[in-house]
Amino acid sequence: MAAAPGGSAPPSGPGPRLAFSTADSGIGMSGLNPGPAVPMKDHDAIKLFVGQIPRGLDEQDLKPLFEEFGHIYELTVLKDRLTGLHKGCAFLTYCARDSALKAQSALHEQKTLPGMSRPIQVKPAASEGRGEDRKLFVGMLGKQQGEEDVRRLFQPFGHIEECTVLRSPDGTSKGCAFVKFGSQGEAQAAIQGLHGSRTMTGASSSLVVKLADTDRERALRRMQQMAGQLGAFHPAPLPLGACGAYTTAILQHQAALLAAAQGPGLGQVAAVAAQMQHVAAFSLVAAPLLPTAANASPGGGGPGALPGLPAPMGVNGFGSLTPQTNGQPGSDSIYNNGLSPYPGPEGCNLFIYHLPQEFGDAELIQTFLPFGAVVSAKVFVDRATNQSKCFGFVSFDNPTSAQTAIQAMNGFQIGMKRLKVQLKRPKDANRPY
DNA sequence: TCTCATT
Repeated sequence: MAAAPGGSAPPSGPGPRLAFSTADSGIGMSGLNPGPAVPMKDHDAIKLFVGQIPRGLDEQDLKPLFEEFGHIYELTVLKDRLTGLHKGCAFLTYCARDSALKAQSALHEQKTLPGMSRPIQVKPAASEGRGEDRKLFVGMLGKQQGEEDVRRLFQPFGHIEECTVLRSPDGTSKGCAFVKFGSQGEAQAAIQGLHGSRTMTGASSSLVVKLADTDRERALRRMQQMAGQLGAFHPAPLPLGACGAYTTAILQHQAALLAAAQGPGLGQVAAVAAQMQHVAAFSLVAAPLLPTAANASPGGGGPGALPGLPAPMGVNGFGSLTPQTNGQPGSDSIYNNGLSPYPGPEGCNLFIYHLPQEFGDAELIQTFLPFGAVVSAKVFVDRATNQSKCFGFVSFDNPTSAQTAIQAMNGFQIGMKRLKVQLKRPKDANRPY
């Protein structure tokens, strides 16, 4: 750790920072009223990601645990957009940066919340400055090697921030691990030094050391798995297309019932269903439960809403969820979702046919986001009825993403239908057939 | 042989 040569000033933070700037706030500045009604956070505060939270715990339950380290500016449990289901993780911002650091070192991997099989995760959120280029995937480990063995192996290459051996629920190693270094250089050095360098006892081939998948790659892989599994299965018995908005729960329930009733052959479906939260898309929203535009009462909270459940969010096309476009004189025949209505460059635009009836812009975006930057997504809607025409388009900012999306999603089976995903033809393309 | 989730 050399002192910075050349005597250059620090790039930011010129000297000690004043705790407050009351410049033009109009708030009393005499210090007589030190307890602000609205909590303020330091400008260098860190947003933390908190993982391995029991699904039963909400913000109020979690607050005491975290308050121990400082004043909380914001704490949000992540919930599924469509179903409102607890995702088992949260974002946490303290007013002070220091509190976040303290919480991280005191809690991260240090304790396990009730009912969880793995320790709590407390670390800067992905949005706080990336760093996936420092994380390595290590394959072809021996089954008997634990975290300590892996650490010993990688220690010579730098500071190890995280080291996790992947295990089955029963605790046996899956023969692979993640190792996160303090810097990209260290990670690269470890790849150079270790990949293929030896064969661990009990492994079938030489050690694998490479950069771990990015989140995007992971999402893509899952999507492909899902497509493959759903495509291979003909779900005649599933009343797809006629269930409720609370997809995940319902789908899981049905899949579980089916699996139980019909034996192990359908077990996969349950696994697939369990992964479908982020593609809630295929959300099989209940036609009968949703009002048609004609009889919807705007602002009424949704006549079709299920009693006792929160109103579904992001379900578009019906009821009051896209009120600003419903029947507005100026509205187009497609939803105004804030994205550019104009297609991207040639080769970047996809047409998607055979969408579920209740599938809207939001679901479309969500479904195709894993393949790249979506610059535009529209479901076409019948002006008169406000009903989806069951086709739409998605535009990416580059042709590769578009091709990837076609590969992964064309033929994706939903209910009795399969999605048709193809490049938008330059002209003459608006015909479903 | 890619966790476990990232508004």
